[in-house]
Amino acid sequence: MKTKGSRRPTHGRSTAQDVANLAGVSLTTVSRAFHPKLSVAEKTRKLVRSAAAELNYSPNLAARALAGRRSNLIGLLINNFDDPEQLELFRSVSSEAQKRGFHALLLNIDQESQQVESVDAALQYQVDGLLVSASHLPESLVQRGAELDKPVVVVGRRTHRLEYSAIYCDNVAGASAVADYLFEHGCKRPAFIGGRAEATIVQERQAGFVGRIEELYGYQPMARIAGANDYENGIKAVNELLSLPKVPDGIFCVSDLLAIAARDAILLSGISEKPQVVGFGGTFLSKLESYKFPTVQVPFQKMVRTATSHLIDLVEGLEEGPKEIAFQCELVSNS
Amino acid sequence: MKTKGSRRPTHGRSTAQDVANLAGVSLTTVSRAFHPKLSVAEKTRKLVRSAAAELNYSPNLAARALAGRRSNLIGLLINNFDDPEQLELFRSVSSEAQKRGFHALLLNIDQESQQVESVDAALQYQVDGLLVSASHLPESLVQRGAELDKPVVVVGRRTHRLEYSAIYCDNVAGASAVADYLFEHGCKRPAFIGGRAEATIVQERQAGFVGRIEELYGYQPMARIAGANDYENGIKAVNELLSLPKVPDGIFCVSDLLAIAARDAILLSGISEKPQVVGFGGTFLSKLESYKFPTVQVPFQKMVRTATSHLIDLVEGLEEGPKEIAFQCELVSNS
DNA sequence: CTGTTAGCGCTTTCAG
DNA sequence: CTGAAAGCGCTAACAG
Repeated sequence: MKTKGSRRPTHGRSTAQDVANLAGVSLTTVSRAFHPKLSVAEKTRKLVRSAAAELNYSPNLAARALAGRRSNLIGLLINNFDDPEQLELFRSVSSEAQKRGFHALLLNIDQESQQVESVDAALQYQVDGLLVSASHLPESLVQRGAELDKPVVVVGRRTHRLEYSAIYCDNVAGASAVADYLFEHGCKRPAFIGGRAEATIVQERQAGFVGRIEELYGYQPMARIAGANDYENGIKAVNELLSLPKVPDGIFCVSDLLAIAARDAILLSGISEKPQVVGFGGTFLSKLESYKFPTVQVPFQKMVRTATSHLIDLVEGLEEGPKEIAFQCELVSNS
Repeated sequence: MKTKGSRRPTHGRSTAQDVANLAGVSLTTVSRAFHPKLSVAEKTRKLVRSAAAELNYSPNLAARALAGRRSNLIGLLINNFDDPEQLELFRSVSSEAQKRGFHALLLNIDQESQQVESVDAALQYQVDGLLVSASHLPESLVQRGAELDKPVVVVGRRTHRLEYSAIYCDNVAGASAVADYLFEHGCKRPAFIGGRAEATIVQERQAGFVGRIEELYGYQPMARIAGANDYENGIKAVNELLSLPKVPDGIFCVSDLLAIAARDAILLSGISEKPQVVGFGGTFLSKLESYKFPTVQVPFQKMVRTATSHLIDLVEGLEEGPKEIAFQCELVSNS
């Protein structure tokens, strides 16, 4: 039995060649033994596996990515680090991916300037696909999109790029249900609060709400864009609303976080007839005893897991083209 | 001028060799032109850069990781996806890393079973270092620790492993300040609520609080461990506290999230003399108008950025051994 | 400052 | 079912 290349491993880690030598098989066989799908005699596989265990061997994924055509890496493009619901995304993406032998590369595209760089980095790391959770699809991504033959899945909202899959919840229907709710609960002067104007989610929820309000009331609701989906900006936006000549008596907030802000702004204003507040998301914020407001429950975890899983299906060729999946979301009163 | 290896790129992406051919230089020179630290005539660099731009070339990081000894990847080991403050970690780690040309690989170690696998995966991907934000250091990591010659930085709490760096805030001092605060504010029967017993953070904060309470009162405070750092468990734990024969009149909660839960449990109990509640973290939760409780402000972002930056320094050899940095945290009243 | 020559550790045809 | 050989795209000594 030839024992070629028995040089000591450079980095202290043992290589497939070492395993091959110990097991008395070829390098090729070792490689095969580590790929469940390739056919190797069960006996050989065990032999190799135990030799590998003995040497404490584990494959070098950089080498695999270089030689093969897969890295088992997905790029996770994120630009919203303000909303607590995003935590669920990190948890679910990583857990779902790991379950299937993939790992997520965290790509922060908060700043406009990081966007191109981030997509580039992802590609340089040879990611197999991209999962996008960004309030609005960055131009840079769209441009690069064409060059990629890598699958792209957008989670949380629709996309107008046909090449991308989109997994989202029915924002329009959810928002429209809020209009009905307010109408039925005696609201006379409905209003809307959004976070960022560019965010597709905001646009969709606003459209759904405004559309239904018009049908029910015959006119458009007051509306305010906070500029960001955070507490401070929410307070400001609601204050503006409250200082209007006709103070609204029902406010639909595009997120639970803004709803919290709305409630606090109302509290602070000392206004006597407190407007109703409705949120969107169904996060723990909407369930806090001291707030407890109606909200549209989004099946966030299910959405994210589905998106991740779908992306991996695409990568593995288990599924074909891009795809759209819309989840239902329903209004819960939390009372 | 020789034009070797002018085969068309396999994956549609152009390679350094293509760039070399177009620029009329050697492959090595291209490689150099892409490493700021290596010396190349400025003129040559420009030449190469423009050839690269023309071919839309960008380096294959898998190949670089294989050939060189660096991947510019750091493994981010996380097991706490419940506390909103973790969002800041994701934002800061990714942003700080990207600023320095690194990227984070997201490793979920929520489940005991994922821990070994995650550390392995990180090593397989040839990460240059590990950033750990886990409430308690997993056994599996500790075991693997020895095999790594990779730097490990633990963020948020101390570690007893001398090989690891630790960047944290002074939990003991912070918690001790809470004891003083309660004492000075007329609290007669102090109590403590923790999340998970295994969490080092909980242990440190409990120790700091209990120690100082003993000094001030001559006895230990009541204490309850919720089992998890979340709202539901917090409510339960506080309910237990409230049903004790001697109802506490001051509760120190190990996190802002638990403090919120405490406040709501108190509200729900309808108890007349509401105990004071103090949190820890200084997150937006402690600043909400409807809650607004005193808390220990942790410089979370600074901590995380420092940790990331320090890890990269270690990787790049800009700094030497492991290191400990403790940040001060101070009690803020939020009133 | 730049080119030549060897690989890094793995996957992959293609034979056997 | 298994082995031999040829790279994947890049970096790293070593010369020149």
